[in-house]
Amino acid sequence: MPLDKNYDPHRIEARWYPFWESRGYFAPSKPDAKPYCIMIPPPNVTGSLHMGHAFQDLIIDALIRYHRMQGAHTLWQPGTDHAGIATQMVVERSMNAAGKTRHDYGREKFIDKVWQWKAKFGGAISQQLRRMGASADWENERFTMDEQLSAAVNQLFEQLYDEGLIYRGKRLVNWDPVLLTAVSDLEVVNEEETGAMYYVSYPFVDDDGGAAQSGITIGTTRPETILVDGAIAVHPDDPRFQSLIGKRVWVPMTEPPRAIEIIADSYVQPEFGSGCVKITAAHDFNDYAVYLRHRDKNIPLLVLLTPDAKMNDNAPKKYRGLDRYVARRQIVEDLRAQKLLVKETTHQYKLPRGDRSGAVLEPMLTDQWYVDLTRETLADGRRGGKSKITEPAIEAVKSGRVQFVPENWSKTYYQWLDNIEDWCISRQIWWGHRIPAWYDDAGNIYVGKHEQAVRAKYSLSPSCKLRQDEDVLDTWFSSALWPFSTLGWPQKTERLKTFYPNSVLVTGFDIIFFWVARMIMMGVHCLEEAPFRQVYLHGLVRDAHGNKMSKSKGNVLDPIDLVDGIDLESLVKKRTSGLLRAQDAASIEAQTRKDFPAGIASFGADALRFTFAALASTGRDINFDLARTEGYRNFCNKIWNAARFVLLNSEGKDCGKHASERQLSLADRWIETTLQRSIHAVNDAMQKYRFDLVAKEIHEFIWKHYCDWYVELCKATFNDSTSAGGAAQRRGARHTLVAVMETMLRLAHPIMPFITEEIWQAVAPLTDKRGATIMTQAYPQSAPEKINRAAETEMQRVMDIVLAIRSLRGENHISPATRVPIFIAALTDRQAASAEQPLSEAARRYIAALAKTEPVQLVAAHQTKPQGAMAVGGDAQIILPLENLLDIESEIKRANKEMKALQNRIAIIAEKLTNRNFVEKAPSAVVKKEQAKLSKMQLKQEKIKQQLKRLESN
RNA sequence: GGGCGCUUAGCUCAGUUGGGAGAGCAUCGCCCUUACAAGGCGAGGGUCGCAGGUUCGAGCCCUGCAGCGCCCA
Repeated sequence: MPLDKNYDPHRIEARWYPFWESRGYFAPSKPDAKPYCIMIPPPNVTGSLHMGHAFQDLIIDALIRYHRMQGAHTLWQPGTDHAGIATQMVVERSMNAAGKTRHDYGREKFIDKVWQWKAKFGGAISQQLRRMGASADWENERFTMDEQLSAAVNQLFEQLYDEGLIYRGKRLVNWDPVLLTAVSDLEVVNEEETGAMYYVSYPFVDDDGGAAQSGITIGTTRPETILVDGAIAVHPDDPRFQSLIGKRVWVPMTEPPRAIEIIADSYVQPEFGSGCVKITAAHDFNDYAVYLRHRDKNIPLLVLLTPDAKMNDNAPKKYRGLDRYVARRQIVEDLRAQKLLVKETTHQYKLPRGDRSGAVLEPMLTDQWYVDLTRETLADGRRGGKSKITEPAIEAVKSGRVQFVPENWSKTYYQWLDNIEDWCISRQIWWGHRIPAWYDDAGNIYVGKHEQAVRAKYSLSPSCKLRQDEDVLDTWFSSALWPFSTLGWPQKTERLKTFYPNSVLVTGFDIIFFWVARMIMMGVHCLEEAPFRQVYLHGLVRDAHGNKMSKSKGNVLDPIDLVDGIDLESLVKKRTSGLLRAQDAASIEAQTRKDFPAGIASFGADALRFTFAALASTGRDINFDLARTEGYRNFCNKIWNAARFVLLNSEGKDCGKHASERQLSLADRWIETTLQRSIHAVNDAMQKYRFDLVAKEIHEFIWKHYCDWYVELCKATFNDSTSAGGAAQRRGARHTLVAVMETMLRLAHPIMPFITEEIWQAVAPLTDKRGATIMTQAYPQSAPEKINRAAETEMQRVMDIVLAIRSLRGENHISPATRVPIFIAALTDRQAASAEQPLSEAARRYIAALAKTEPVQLVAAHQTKPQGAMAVGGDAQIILPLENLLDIESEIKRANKEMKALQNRIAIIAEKLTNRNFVEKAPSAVVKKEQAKLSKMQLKQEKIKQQLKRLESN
């Protein structure tokens, strides 16, 4: 089957993906072999594929394909996450467009709508993953809200509750006043913003209980919260305020006036602001901690805000009902009027915003459900979450049962777990796993898998009225079960037995805390074994200059656009539509037109995948440069054309079926050796998750060794009609050409599945390989016995000489079309005089072909050489006779330059070798190497010196 | 404040137990040589952030400093 003249990734991709999928190649298929399993980090069901997904899933797919080819029973478990808040928002937004809100539908109907939405649009990301070549087990795709996975969530909730490890409590949470729910720390973005620092004076309570003239000045960025201040804090060691500790001050604006105490707490930074801070325990995490540390002081814990961040009844009448920012302006004015505002400065500070709503979050005191992660023992004497969940999770990594790659990330993991707080798992939204807890009229809590089960479990009378908790669980709660809920847990399924623990988790370092740690906690707790053996943590994809890709920056790339290409107008439209701030559109458009004047070319999935692999080094930022994708698209084209060459020269021709029919040349032995070294390097890098090195090795082998050298050498063999045994050699060359091509396709397949399949289908029939697909062929393993050092050495000489001749040609501006005569001499008389030919017949043939010369003429070292340009390559002196063509002046210049460089290096080595310390202390092998180098360079220097003399005498 | 990381060619990055500084892209020159111009051949380009130290020898190990970045508080 001949290949098309042109490499067209789309045709190839469209052909092979359905072929693989329809034949079921993605499902685990070797039940007797060692299992290998990776869970996809489930993307949001609402989402579409972004660069981060594409990068991550390329790595997973490469690992999966690699292990599948190695014969493992391989499962890539795909699926999606219900993404509570995100999904609810998306669906609600579409309702808003029709002038409705979710409240117009009510909870039940709204949830129906979400399911409808999911059925319609939820598969997008899975389809996009297919475009990238993901070989996931789609037959068993899972969704966190599936019945079985939901049952797993309820099971775990009940189990933890019964163990006393889940409790309900009133504590501070990050509250989103727009979405009206608690949000996870993960969903908080702290961004530096410019605001104001207000310095406010609080008058002392004088001896009569009135307000003194003097006061204490505090700094605050949220003056409206003054109204519910509970204390003023200073640093216990701050000399300025020693005498004030324990005194009382009046809180401005309060009605009726309230006085609070000045307390000492080392949390206060003396040099920050005025050195005095107000403590508003119900609205600030630090302040809340101060409150807890000073329980004996009875600091008031007053709530100021309604859930939507308006002033509540704890505020004086005039402020009630005002939005927090309206109230802030009002209060600042009132303070100024009362001369209590000492000063106002601009101030840079970090504001916590909800990543979904963009709203400034408020720490809010609310009732929530928590997983206990901090108690050694519970009140009733049972073991608490610290000893039952947190510590075992730490131990799983400390003991090495879970290994982080790169290892350094374990520090981040420990650091977080060492300072962990209880996990708030309730959310005040509708879409998600509703908390399986019921209340009776007296407020008693009953937890079970469903109402029926609860009644039975607690022996409740049928007349007892129960209402279920309104909240749903944090999406991460169900995600924490992903490594086993997808396999059927809590049922003891065959799949669970086979694939738990998973082999490796591939994810970004940014969710070590939120996901990795929680999976380990829950896995260790529920199954008494960590959910995976290794965690490979990759960097985050950024733009070419290290900036985070974001819609508002307008630097987002869509992986599908890189695969398919996109014209400029569509790209501009895509980048400027749906912006949070419409005013960004103009600059984004300008930048886009500048960066992509012709839009984005279509590069194909293989080129994109190869780019990601090449970028996957150990760093934490992956700067995605489109120029590299273009380069790797060219690489695909190179492979394509090399395959065409191979087929052109072997299809329908005698490739020497039996070893006896073929004669392997120097080139054949050399490329086979080089291939072995590359196979070894690739396997090694794969084991270490160094996909950049995998890519580099494959790139170098195919382009440099195979295409630039070996294919060219084969041409010499094919074109040579003179040498003895030519037919057998041609059979040997065809055989090797095909065999090496077939092997390198398998080698590259995990990274570039499409092009390797397409070519393999054409090439494999020329070998003894049989099979329907490259996907299930054995991955190349290095065979050290195939390494031929003699061939390596000899080819190295050939290549050195060829390079030297080409360099001479280039510098003397000799047309590539001209065949030049060439003289080669051994560097030393001893070499020349030895029985061994300085260059074998094959070597000379290769040189002549690759350097485009006339037949190589060997000269003894002592013989007079013809006038011409001279170079030293490898261990040979090369003369290119140019006669009247020789530009003597520039040749002298060049020789002098080389002479100088040589002298410098000789000086360095000579100094080393005269250094007694070096000779005595360095390993003898190193010393010998240096000596050899020196003598070689001296020889070279000698030859150049002679050349210079000749040139100058002309 | 605590922790982690980065600084190597114009750009983006490799550099594996310390032993003559590399790749891709970009730049310059020559070439449409029947696999490939999405190509071939050749060339130029770096005091490896700075300062010390260890060592016969440091891009690599140690200390300090500077700049940048991330996480936690």
